[in-house]
Amino acid sequence: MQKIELPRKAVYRLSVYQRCLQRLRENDVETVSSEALAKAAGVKPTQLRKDLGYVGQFGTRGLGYNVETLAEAITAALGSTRLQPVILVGVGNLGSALLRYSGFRKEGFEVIASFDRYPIKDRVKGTGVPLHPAEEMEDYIASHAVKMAILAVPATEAQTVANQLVRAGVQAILNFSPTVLDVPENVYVNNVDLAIELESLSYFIR
Amino acid sequence: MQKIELPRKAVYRLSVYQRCLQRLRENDVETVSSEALAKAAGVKPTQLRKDLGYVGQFGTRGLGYNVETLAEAITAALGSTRLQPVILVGVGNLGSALLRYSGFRKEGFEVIASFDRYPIKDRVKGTGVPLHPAEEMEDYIASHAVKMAILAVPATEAQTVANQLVRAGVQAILNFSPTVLDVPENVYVNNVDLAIELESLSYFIR
DNA sequence: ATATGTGAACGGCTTCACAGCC
DNA sequence: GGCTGTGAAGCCGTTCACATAT
Repeated sequence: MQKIELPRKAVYRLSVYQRCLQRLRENDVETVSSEALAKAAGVKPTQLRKDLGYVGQFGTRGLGYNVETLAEAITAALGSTRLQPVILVGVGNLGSALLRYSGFRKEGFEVIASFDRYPIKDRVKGTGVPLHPAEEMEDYIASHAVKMAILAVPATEAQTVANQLVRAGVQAILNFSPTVLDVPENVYVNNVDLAIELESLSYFIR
Repeated sequence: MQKIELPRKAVYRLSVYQRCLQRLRENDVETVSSEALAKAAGVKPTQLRKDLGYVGQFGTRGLGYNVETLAEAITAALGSTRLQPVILVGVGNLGSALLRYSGFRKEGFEVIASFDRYPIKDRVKGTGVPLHPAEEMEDYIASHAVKMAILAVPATEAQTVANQLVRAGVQAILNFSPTVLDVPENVYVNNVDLAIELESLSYFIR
């Protein structure tokens, strides 16, 4: 059931290809070459073909790829885990913005609930996402079989909350807290550290 | 003046070390071993030492590193570019949340202005950051010698705005728009694609 | 004894070159 | 002729092993 054969980076890029294909589809494009798609995705054509190679063969030589077919193939490869329910923990400034961010839904994710130690209903106003006190989190995760969580709590709380998430059964965490989380190795974490992104960029300006 | 010798990833990690050291300093820790610091930063001790090796020698064998000295050394290596002024373009949900996000300031960055095609003053209320109409952006960048920008506009606008930024003199862009930006190679871009982060994570849950 | 600094080995990802197919 | 598919080569970053310093 698990398919760890894909390198982490390839998985990431396949997601990007997926989105590019979506746009092509909206524009009723039927066929695309590795060169065109690669350019849209910001990678080299060979890279793209290698990545697709991990997953199977979908192209027609001399012609290119059928947009529809390829999109389906990638979806199949990445798993239809896309419709996973997600919870968000930490409804501060960032957290509440993330709730309003339409990108998640657009990519097939639904944030089904949010949690905060001090639940301020105003923060979720207009999002349609229910907000619960933190104490209810673990039960909720267990009873709703939630496997993914977005973590946007202060750095000082992050590890504690992560432990709760893991204990309750969460297997993947998108972590916005500026801390390195210590989790079991069967739990996957993607870190998005806004300040560090900016800081590391600043090095390159002359 | 430019120092491209450091691999991009090393720069990123050095920023992380920097922050860990800051915390140690706050707790009046004077000395730290590569093992301890590495653990805090979520890397292997050898990795840490390699990274520091890019920059110089600061440790005392058999003892470890002096927290104060090391912090200064890293700051020097990364450049005191940290106090760079930054502008934010696109004050939607995400953009306005980023303005409120304290993490940037904490790491030494100041967002000195924001821009939006339809400037709604409410969006920046309480942030102390001025909001200007998009037309004024290029002049502002040039006259204030802005080198860094945070881009949080819709995907459809991203490339256009990026072109304007580059033309006006911006050299580094932190891009939150779900698009691959096409920029000259002397312009550095860090992409933060929230939906893709989540999607690529979802692959790993069983 | 303990912990750093670093050349060498390793591994994985990217790119190349070209064979294969339409 | 054009474009995909893929083994081989190349490259970069990580890890190892150990020499070196206190």
